[in-house]
Amino acid sequence: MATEAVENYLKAILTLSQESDAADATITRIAAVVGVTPSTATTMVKRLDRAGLARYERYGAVRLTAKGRRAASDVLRRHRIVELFLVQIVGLDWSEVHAEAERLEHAISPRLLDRLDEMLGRPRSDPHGDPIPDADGRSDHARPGPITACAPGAHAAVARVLDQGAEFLQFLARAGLTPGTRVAVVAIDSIAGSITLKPEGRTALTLSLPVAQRILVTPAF
Amino acid sequence: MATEAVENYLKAILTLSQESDAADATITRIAAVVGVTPSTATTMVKRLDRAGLARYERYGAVRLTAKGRRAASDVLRRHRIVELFLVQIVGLDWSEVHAEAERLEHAISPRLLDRLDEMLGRPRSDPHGDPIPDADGRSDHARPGPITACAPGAHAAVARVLDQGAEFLQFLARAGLTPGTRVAVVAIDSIAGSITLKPEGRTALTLSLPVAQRILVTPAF
DNA sequence: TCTAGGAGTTTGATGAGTCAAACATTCCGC
DNA sequence: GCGGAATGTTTGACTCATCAAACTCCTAGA
Ligand SMILES: [Mn+2]
Ligand SMILES: [Mn+2]
Ligand SMILES: [Mn+2]
Ligand SMILES: [Mn+2]
Repeated sequence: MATEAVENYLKAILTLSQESDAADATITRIAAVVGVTPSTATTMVKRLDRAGLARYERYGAVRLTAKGRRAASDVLRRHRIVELFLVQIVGLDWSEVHAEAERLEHAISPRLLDRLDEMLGRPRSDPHGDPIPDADGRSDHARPGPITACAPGAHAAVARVLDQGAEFLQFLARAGLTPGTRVAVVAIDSIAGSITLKPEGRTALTLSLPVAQRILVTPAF
Repeated sequence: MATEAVENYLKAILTLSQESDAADATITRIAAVVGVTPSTATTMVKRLDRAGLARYERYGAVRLTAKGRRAASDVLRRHRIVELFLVQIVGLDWSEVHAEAERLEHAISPRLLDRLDEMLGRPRSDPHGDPIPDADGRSDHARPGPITACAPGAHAAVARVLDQGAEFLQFLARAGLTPGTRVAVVAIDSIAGSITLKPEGRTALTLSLPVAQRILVTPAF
């Protein structure tokens, strides 16, 4: 089994390379996600290479091997199932489960994971709308787009939120912008850099475009 | 926060010194419980001393300080609440939760722990009958005794099982010897070194005395 | 094309955690 | 009370994970 640190790096590399839009998994970015200095990340990435989990060449982007991708996928699966379990069964708030899952993801056995998965009815996404890779490491490919790409007047359903920050999540919940909610795009003001949204059954609110970009939606009718 | 290793040592020292009957927490015993060599345990116990968590003198028994006892108590509380949660809510078998809790006990936040404790109704003992220290670190003092100390013909209730081994626990469950069950002591043969028990509603069975000693009971009527 | 500053690397250090092997002490059984 | 077995300690070595500081490389803009 990989150490806790190795699992965290793998997860960081996977999310950087496949979740962020075309952003390479560079040393500095990996370091930022994991929360270490770039020199530390360089050292660790070399270890991942030696272990056959990643490919690394000096000054180049880091890529996972099939083995590394598989291992990273497993960590992501554990993380997200744990998050959903904590919200659904234990009753924690969606703003606090990320930090909790960050540690628990390393301590869950396959047996326990499967039990949680079963209790939750084999879910496909976590409380933030992040897709849960299946037990074979395959992940959903349907990618929702940022609400800022919607035309004014359009309706959409919140699919996913790309920011795990507790305050942001609490703000969204108060505004009614949680995954599954229908929302109308009232107006987009590119000069002011703002977007006005009206979640179904709630009062309208205005967000800055960079912030709103972290809210992904699927078109609705 | 203490590291995972430190927490494991603290827990080992606490259980050795207060759970086992008058058995000192010696280096070799600590090493055996934690699963390391005695030389490693020596090194670590010195660190615990430096950190103010234990008192250590060469060739002497290791004792926890108040601070160390408190920290160890917290680990034990987490361990046992997690075990009960896994049996009661998640539905795992009492023979598999110990290994699981051994890792999870280091990854549970105070917030999550309290939530689990609340879901379980503030329990006082875990699936094996081990007492759960309260949030202030205090632990039950009522100590049940080994069933081997009962007089032949006596009735008792299983209170606690001192062996976390999966096979032993599965055996006990099949025999009907789980905490809370009433059991009659049919006979004790000190020559053969065996004891015959009849759990309520089950068929009688014979155990060796050393094995039976790990089953603690409270007298019943 | 040159170059400044950002990105990445190397080096040297540290602490945690571990082991094996050699050594020291303690404690029992005779 | 002695000597060997059990127990505990020290030493030297190793991996993992991390940082700061000094260095190197790369590239985008002047
Ligand atoms: Mn993590
Ligand atoms: Mn999530
Ligand atoms: Mn543990
Ligand atoms: Mn237990």
